[in-house]
Amino acid sequence: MTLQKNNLHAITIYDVAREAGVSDATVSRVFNNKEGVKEATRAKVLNAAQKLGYVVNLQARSLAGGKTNVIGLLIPGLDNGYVVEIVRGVDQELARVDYELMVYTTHRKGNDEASYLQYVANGLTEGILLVVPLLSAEFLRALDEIGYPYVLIDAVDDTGRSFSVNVTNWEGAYKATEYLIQLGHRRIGFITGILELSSTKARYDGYLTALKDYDIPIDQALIAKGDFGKNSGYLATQHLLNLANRPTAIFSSNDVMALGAMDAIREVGLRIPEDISIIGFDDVPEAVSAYPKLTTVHQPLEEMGRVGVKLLMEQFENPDTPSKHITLATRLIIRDSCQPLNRE
Amino acid sequence: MTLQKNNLHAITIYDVAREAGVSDATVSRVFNNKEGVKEATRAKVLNAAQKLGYVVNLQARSLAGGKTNVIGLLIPGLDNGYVVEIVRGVDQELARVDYELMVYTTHRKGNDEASYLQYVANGLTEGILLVVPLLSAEFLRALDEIGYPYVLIDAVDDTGRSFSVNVTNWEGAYKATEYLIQLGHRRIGFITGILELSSTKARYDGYLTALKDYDIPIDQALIAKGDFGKNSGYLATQHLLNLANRPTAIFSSNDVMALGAMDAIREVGLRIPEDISIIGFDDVPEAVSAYPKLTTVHQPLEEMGRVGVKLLMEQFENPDTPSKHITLATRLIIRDSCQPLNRE
DNA sequence: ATATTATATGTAAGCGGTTACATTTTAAGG
DNA sequence: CCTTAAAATGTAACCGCTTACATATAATAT
Repeated sequence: MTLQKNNLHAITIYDVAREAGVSDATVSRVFNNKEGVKEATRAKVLNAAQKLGYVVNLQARSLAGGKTNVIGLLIPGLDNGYVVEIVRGVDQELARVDYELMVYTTHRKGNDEASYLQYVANGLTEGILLVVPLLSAEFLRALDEIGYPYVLIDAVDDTGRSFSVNVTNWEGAYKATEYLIQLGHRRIGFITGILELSSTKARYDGYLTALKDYDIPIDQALIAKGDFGKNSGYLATQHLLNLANRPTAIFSSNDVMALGAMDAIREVGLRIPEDISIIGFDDVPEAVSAYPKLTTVHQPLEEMGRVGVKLLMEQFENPDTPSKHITLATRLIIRDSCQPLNRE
Repeated sequence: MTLQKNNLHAITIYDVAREAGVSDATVSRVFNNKEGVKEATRAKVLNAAQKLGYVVNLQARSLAGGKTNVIGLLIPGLDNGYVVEIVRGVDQELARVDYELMVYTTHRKGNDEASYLQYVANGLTEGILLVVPLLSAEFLRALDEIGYPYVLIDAVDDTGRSFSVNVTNWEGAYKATEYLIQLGHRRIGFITGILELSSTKARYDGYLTALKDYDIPIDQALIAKGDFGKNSGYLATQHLLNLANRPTAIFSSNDVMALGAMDAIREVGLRIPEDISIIGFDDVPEAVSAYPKLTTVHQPLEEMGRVGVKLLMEQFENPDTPSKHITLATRLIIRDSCQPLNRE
């Protein structure tokens, strides 16, 4: 392992070219697996490169129009187990295709769309994965216009022109609610997520539909607003618990809020699931560390990440691929936080 | 928000220069805040750039020897709440100094050092944050040699030449053990981490010293091996629980294993903390979601990330800064998983 | 053996910046 | 008003690579 002192990238294709006794263009050809290079030459170059410890300079390659093997990932932040899971999947898949990852967090630059553009425009990344729930249509349109490859993860495009991955939110919520109903619950509290998000709406709708399907009247009092944050789950649950006729089960739009809910429940001396059942959505790692282990709707978060990368790669391979929308199935994971209603 | 169709970066400094009626060099000066540009000219350039929507091309800048405002972060993976916390801190600080983040996970390329070097050598990043516990001395030496800025986060350098951040592992472990002792426990089980790591050793040592200081004989049987993974905590605890004379308290070298331990404990029908107390190390977010909430030794993970970035920036500002080692304090966080020994 | 064609390699012009150095402009001094 | 130094701006080379085009070499046909 050697490098030139104080001169990081001393070995360039020129060095390799000299060492191998060929031109720089040939070296470039070899490293880009272009055809039309004699096998013997290729070997010579490879040897020389190996010997010198040559490593391609991505900047230069990128500038010159080559590919960088870097993709961007725009996320709100790492504050969220949810995002982390997706990133993990992205990383896994990236390892397979040998791409590097540039991470941009939106909370940094604020929500100024122009700054997103900067990411794109700076030319390093070949495409971008968007895990940002609320993305302006205008931004996407700009991306479309310039033909820049991107994939929406767990976010909808109204345009229908985008590549995207998401999950069966509606079905998941329906099943969760149904499960509770089948356990005998009829007063089922619901903690919403951020209502602007379509995934949130779908979950809400799934809940409502399940109730209707089972002829359970919808009680607006049982529906509390949340914002996906732990504290909002806590607060919403306090509210629900204070109801004259409090729910016997609560369906939280995500796990994090469910965790907050559990705190609130225990705080008033109620037991889970004996006194009140609770079910979440997402299946973040914390769901298992919680006690009792949280019953929840599993979102294949990692897989969403993996699929996102795959969709991006498809676009790289063939820029004309028609846009594609992939929906992954959610499934109910029964753990310990729900039990049949015990009617006294 | 506009971009040239199919031509991402159509606006270059040349465009701006033309628009502003100056030379490209002047535009460059303006964007690099170099002095010696008349205020009026600067304004003209800025205006033109604004109007055209100019965004600097990092590749080009990097190639030409300018700064990229990108730093690298080498981590084992995101599988670990621990790493995520650090990354969060990194991200926060990066937002302040307006740098971007390139994430490399080691599990991708395997542990081949040459490939790390590739990251470095590709010239994109100005420096690198290393959150990799086991890094070869040779790699660090190579970095030193070329004068490439780096910071070790939670990893020691034997050389003493590196910038690094870590925490008072020994003291934290000592305090945790002492706390248990003061609660009346004398049979305190210990689950080790990966013994090769110095932080692990320090924690182990802190545990042993505390026992000695309080004249508690060390019982090798109470010391179980772990690897920081949840399952190893589970297994180690099963082992501990099967002892003829089982411990009344367990100190786990990290929270994740403590979570596994809790599972094992509950599985045999024991209650926490009534029957057995458990204390962790790290204070990952899951520690609070656990039930009972896990008493643990807090590591200022986020701050480690922030400090790491700061140390890197110091090096950027002054390449001759002598290396600096920062140790952050751990502190005991008392929650609900420990209680005084009840002697029957 | 020579003309023709395919294959392999070299040459040179960028890509979009930065920066040393040259040149022009402006301000200060006599 | 002219000289001289300082400040502002321009010119051009270079960063390391890709690629279109030119050229040399090898292969095939005649």
